[in-house]
Order: sequence, then C-alpha cells, then structure tokens
Amino acid sequence: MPARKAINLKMLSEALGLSQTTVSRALNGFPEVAEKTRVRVIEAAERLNYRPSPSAASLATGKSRMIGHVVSLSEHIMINPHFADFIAGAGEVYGENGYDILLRLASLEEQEGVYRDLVDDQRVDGVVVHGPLTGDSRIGLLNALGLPFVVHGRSDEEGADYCWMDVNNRRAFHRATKFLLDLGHQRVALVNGLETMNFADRRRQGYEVALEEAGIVPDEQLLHSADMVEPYGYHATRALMDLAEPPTAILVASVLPAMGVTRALADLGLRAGEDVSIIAFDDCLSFLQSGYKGRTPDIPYFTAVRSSIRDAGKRVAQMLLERIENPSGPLQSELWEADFVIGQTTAPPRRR
Amino acid sequence: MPARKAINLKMLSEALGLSQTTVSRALNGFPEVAEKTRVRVIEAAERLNYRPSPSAASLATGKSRMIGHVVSLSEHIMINPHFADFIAGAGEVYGENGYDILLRLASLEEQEGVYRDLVDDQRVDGVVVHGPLTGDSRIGLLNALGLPFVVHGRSDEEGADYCWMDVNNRRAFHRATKFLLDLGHQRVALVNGLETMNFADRRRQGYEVALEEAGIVPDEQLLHSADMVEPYGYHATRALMDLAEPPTAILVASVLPAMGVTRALADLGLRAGEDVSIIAFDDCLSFLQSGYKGRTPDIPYFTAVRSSIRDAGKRVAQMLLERIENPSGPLQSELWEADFVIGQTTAPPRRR
DNA sequence: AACAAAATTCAAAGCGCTTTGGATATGTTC
DNA sequence: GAACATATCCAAAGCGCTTTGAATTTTGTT
Repeated sequence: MPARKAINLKMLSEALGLSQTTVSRALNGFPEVAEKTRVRVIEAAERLNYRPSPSAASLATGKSRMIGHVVSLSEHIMINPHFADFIAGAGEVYGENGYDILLRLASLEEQEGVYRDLVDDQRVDGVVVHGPLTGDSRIGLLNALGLPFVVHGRSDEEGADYCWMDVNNRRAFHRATKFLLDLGHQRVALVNGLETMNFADRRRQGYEVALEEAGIVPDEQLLHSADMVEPYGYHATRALMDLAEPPTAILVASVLPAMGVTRALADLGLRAGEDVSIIAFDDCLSFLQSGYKGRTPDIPYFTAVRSSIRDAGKRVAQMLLERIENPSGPLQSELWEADFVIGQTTAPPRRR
Repeated sequence: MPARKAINLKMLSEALGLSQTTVSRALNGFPEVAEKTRVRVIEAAERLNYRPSPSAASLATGKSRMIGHVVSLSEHIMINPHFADFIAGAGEVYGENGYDILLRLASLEEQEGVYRDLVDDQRVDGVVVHGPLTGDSRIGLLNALGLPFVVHGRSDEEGADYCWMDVNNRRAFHRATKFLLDLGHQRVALVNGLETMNFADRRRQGYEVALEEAGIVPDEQLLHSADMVEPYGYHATRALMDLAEPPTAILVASVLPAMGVTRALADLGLRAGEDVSIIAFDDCLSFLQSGYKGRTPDIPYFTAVRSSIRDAGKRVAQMLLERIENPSGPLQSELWEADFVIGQTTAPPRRR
C-alpha cells in the first residue's frame, strides 16, 4: 500500500465528479443517496486515503468524538493504578467506536472549572466522573451543563438523576466481614479507603452492619481510612498490631494497601492467613495478574472480594456512548456483585 | 461570578466595536495592536467569558494543542502503572501550557497506523514514544512524517536523529551488580524486564559487564526476562530458588516484580535481606510512596536504584513542547543518573 | 405519452477562527 | 505643508466539513 497523503472532501468529490454534499452524505450513511454511488464513494475514499478532518467536522457539528476523563491527583499527587486499568477497559470500547480519550489532570477543587471549560470549548462529547464523593457537587453541575456523563460509582443514597455503574460495595464488605466472623474472628479491623469517597463509605456500612448482626460493637480503634497506597496498609497494620487487643483479621480496601499489610505482618514475624487473616478488595489490577500463557492459574494469594475494574471501565464507556447517542433516553444504572474468592490469607483465628 | 455562556469572536468584537482581526490579534499577542486596545480587549474577553473554539482555531491553524500518547496494551493487555505516573508528571506540564492529552490504546503492531492517522487528521501537535524497542521502527516513521516527538528511553546505541530522555540504565545496573559483588555475592540473578525493550537490554549489559569485571561468567540460569508484573517476580524467584545452586542475590527490574520476589521468598521461609539480597529498580511509583504528612519518611524497604518516572514525564513533556515551538531546533537529549539508595533488602551472603 | 411522486444530486451558506492584503490615522522629515 | 514612513485597524478569504433548500433525474401511474 502506497503511503499517500490524505486528501480532503473537495478533492475526493472532484475525483468522483460528485458534489461535496453527496459524498459527505454517502460517507455518513444518509439514506438519500443511491446505493451504487455510495459504494463508489466509499471505494474511492478508501483508495485515495480520504480522512475527514476532525476539527472541521467538529466545527460543523459541534461534536468532537472525544471523551473527557478528568482525574484528580489525590493527596499524594498521584494517579492511582486503579485508574490505569479502568482506562484500559474504557479505551478499548472508545477505540472500537471511533472515540478518543481526552485526559486532563485537575485537583478536585479545580474540576468544576474544568468541566465548564470542556463544555464551553465543546472539546468533549461526554465525560466519566471518577471517584465520586458522597454528595458530589460535580454531578449537579454536569446535569446543569447538559453534558452527557456517567459516574463510576455513586454519589448518594438513591442516585436517581444520573447514570452510574457501581459495584455493590456494601454487600461485598458485608459478606467478607460475615465470612471472617463465621470463621470465629471477633476482632476484625477495617483498613478502608478515604471515607469521603462514597465507595469507602458503603464498604464501611457493610462491615458495620455485619458486626452488629453478630452482636459486636464496632471499635473505633480498628478503623482506618486513607488513600489506598501500600505504605498506608503497612502503617495501619503496625498501629493495629500495637493495640492491647490486636485484631485477628483485617479487611483491606485494595490489594495495594494489602501488600503493605502483608509486609507489616512479615516484619512482625507473623504470617498472613496463619496468624492474621486478611481479606482484600481485589480490582483485578493487571500488574498483579498472572497471565502466563500455558501455565495454570495461580491459587490466588489474597482471599478477596473481587470485581474487575477493567471490565467496569468497559461497561461505563459503553453506557456513556449510549447516552451520547441518545441523550434524552432513560437514565441507566448498573450494580455489579463482587465475586468472593478464597485464597491463602484466611483461616480461623489462632487460639489465644 | 455569574456562570455565563461563552461567546464567540464575532460577539466579542461587536461588543468592543472592533474588527475580529484586531481582537484576534490582541488576544494572540501580535505586535501590531495598540497596547491600550489590547488591555481593553483582554479585559472584555475576561468579563464576557470569551473562549476561543478549539476546533475552529485548529481548523484555521492546523494546530490542535493536543499531545498524543499512544500506549500499548502489552502482552497482558494492561497499561502498566509506570505509565500512570509518567503521565501524571507530563500532564502537569501540559496543563501549565494549555495542552491536553490525547490518549490512545493500540498494540505495538497497530501503532504505526495510529501515528499516520494522527498526522493525517492533525489531531495532535506532537507525541511521546513509550517503551522504545531496540531498533524501533516508530522513530523512523515519525521522522518521515515530520511529527514532533520525543522518546522516553532510547531505541539504539547512538540515538542521534531524535529527541530522547533516558535514565542511565546500564550504569545503574552496573553499580547495583557491583555493589552486590562487593558484598561478597557470587551468584547474582537478574529478573529483568522484557529484553526486546531497549531499557532492559541496557540493564542486562550493565549487569553482565559488572560480572565480567569480577571474573564471573554470566549464568543463563540466573537470567529471566518478561513483563514487569508481580507474579513474574514470584515465579522467577521460585524457579531460581529451585536451582541446584540458587542465587544469593537478585536484581529486579522494578518494584512490581520485586514484590513478587519477596512473596516467593516468604513462601519459602526466607527473608529478603537476610537470606537473599534484593536490589530493585525503583521508579518511585506513587502508590508505593509513603507521603504521610508530618511523619518522618520510612526507611526504604528495598535497596534500589531509583529514578522518578514522574519527573521523567515532566521533563519529556517539557522537551516535547520546546520541540513543538521550535521544530527545526537542535535535537535535545538527556541522560539521567539513577540514585542508589540502601534499604533493608541487602546484606552480605549467608555462610553456606 | 404525460404528469405527479419519489429518488438523487447539488449549490451555497454556515461553523468560529486566523491571516492576507489593504485602508486609515498618526508621526516625521525637509 | 507636501511626501513619506509608521502605527493601527479592518474587510474578506480561507480552513474542511455539514446541512438547508432547491434543482434535477428516475420511477410509477394512468
């Protein structure tokens, strides 16, 4: 294939002896063009390497075929790796549908301004909202701006006026907690994510309800909440194990801090699963996944409640594209249940 | 501040009683406009919330103010977390300069086509090349296409005809290897990245040279090469420790597999730093970083050669923007030395 | 064969910006 | 004060696409 220069509509229409109108319509699938000319046009477009200019099309239509992802550099000025996997999933769907990702970094405070600008500039056809807080003001703003969006997660109790896709965090943590209690654990710690985040809030609710159902009063000392990084898990665990009555099991919000938990236990000469049980929420982060060809899958290390964040990215992207096609359609939402997989880090508590 | 609708150039110029030409020039800093009118224009633009349409500007100028990052979903269909941190750094610089990120996912094979399309479509003003292979064909293509780019890493021995920013991987691994040898280790394993990647190649060279300088013949059995995920480190270590003569020290290409190494050792009842020494390359991935306010920094766990990939992202972005401003300027390149930090995972070898 | 209806096609007017090639006003020089 | 240079500003022509409203062909009917 000769690497030819791209041409524009005018050239293509001249080459075909047709008007730009007809060519444009043929290419964009309008009905009022004869089928035989359509194939002729498409063939020629292919052959002559015609590529419609996105900026011209965008100027004319007001659509950009871009999806905005504005991600916040959190406290630790980081993009967390969960985002990388989410975007891997979403990007796949976008690619299949001719959309591109516009990535913008902004602190949470800046985000409203960013959304305003994106709308004013018509830079994106839609956005996905990451890391919704409980009572997140971004949602009201986006509704007011009329920009299609879907939320990864939820913002409030009965999210009625926006599209969302979420994992049933409350139930997942309820199940995990109950599992530990059933094993005989009485002191179960929660190393949670940042509880301003709605998902962390729900997880805590699931945890507390399960305790209460077992007649156990939640103990403040067993609760931690912070950004889900490895050192957080480490420090939280060190603090927990320093307690007069340390926990015999720890529920962790992500495998990232869970690795820190494991490291802390190792430092103390304790073994996860034997001395202290661990259940982590596992987002199936790819860099922790074993994908060796031909090898049988590992027995998972962590006992975990598991839900692929990559799949979530795919689904959210699909929902957003649907919403963009049909902005006035009904508001979709989807709640996924997490899997519960037994790994090597849970066992009945040690005898005291 | 009233949340007003954005207006366009025509409205703004009418409001000012000036021509669009003058207003445009005033805003874009052209010299042929009186200073007093310029301030008047700027003030009005601010007040009336004028926002130039990016697609119109792009159509008129051919510039998009977007930077393309095309990232490959590697073997394991993942975006690796190194990328997240790189983009966090780069995004900061872009933001300060009014550029946005266009993110595209594509397998390595697809990438050339993607670059062609990006150029034809004038979608981006420049791109950064991630994960260069030894003898990477993308570089020649981009030069042929005339699209400004800078490579994060290098592609060949004497990278002369392109911009790049790289870490001195060879020296870093030479130092790390020598350090282990000086401690008395004789059998040092290398759990390397994928050696089609140029950086992994260089690291291996550094490692082998150091061995040879010490009169040690590299042992094939001690060499592993794969994508840098956690389970890889685990499996490689299990294999290494199964050898008749297992290594007493392991050099690991990233903290990700290094965590797998640690886990494998723990499974075997061995302690990193006591039974087996580990040195990892540490990209300062943010989710492993301890950033607790007011707390004194941890003693690093891994002994490591360290270089912030986030800072690399910043620098690469700066270099690219410079290149875009001045495409015919001299080709810049920059080689950073990695830090060598002593952590808790190195010690002289155990007596046999 | 004549005529209305349906199917195709087209010319031209935007979309909102930049930029060329003047026009107009202001200053300078002798 | 004429003649020219300089500083400001402007009208209009794109950039490459979509889309409106009208023109042209084709088809179907009697």
